Amino acid sequence: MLRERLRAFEEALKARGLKATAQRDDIARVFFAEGGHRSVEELYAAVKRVNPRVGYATVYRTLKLLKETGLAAERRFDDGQARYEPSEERAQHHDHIICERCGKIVEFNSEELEAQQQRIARFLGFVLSRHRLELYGICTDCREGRPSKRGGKGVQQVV
Amino acid sequence: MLRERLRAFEEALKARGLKATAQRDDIARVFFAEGGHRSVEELYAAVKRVNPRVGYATVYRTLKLLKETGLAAERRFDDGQARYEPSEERAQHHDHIICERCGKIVEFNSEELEAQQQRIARFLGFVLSRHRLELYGICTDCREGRPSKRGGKGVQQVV
DNA sequence: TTCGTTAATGAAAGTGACTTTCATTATCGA
DNA sequence: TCGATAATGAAAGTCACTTTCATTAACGAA
Repeated sequence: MLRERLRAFEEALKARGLKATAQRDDIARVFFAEGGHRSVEELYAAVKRVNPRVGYATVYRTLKLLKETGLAAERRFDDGQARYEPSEERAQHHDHIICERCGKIVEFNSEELEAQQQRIARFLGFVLSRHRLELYGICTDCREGRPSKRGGKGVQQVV
Repeated sequence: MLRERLRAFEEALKARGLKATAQRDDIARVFFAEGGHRSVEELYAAVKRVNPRVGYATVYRTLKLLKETGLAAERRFDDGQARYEPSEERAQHHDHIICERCGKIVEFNSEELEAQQQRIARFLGFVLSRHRLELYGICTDCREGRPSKRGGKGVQQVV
């Protein structure tokens, strides 16, 4: 899985006439291994632990590359910094609900919601190309004073 | 209307022990008169035309104040700068659809969509406090090569 | 293998959108 | 009219990136 993704990245680089470097490999490896919705800062720190010689700008540049090759999806929630998550070719589109207390991020997908958005856009004369939907609230764990584990359960399918 | 809003602002200031100043009045006046979804840059330019002595920081500070007193709503679309729109006490909640070509912003509200989001949040164990929804696409005018007027038709009620 | 061309890297400087600092000015209740 | 306190403008500071530039590394050709 990880190996497969790293190969996809290398191929994408070759296809663009770019070079495979140790830094790019280290960064991509960490990025795919970490998963989740990581900020550049978090990824930079994680990469440093593997290879302390990697520069800050290179992490930014590589993430941009991963995004352009479709291997990473960039998200911008309300905390003012970009977050990245690994995305596969035929990964399922999804939106996010975020706990305002503990920061937990849950992914969900709703066909119903998507259809509704399409209807609205059409009604207003738009051809929809993309959307951004984020729900903010408080999760059960926080409401009940439980220590909440940072979820990684994948995309929740909802009605 | 405008007069009424300016009074509301002055009262909000007084209630917080803040002072009424010419700058705040000028900025609020321009803000309410302009309407729409204006960036700070745009508002700053418009204020300058009325009163060239008003500083940049004061526009930011006053907008923040207007936001805190509930008289302005802050929006952050994908262009990386905050935009503000006047909001009344019992103004209708709404979302936005934005043309990626001409930048036109149309406001809409869908009970159905709101209800659906509530259902999803509840299903995932969240108590919803707010959401952010932006649809991006191309408007009819742009698709047909027509010069598109920057809409200001208010909130479109949709299913 | 060795070159040589061209891309990649790290450190540091630069950006853009704000936000804060600070010396000066204005407000407003007594 | 005062005086305490808040507000202002200019400029410096922040934060999250992005770009520059001198140096280093990759890789296709010889």
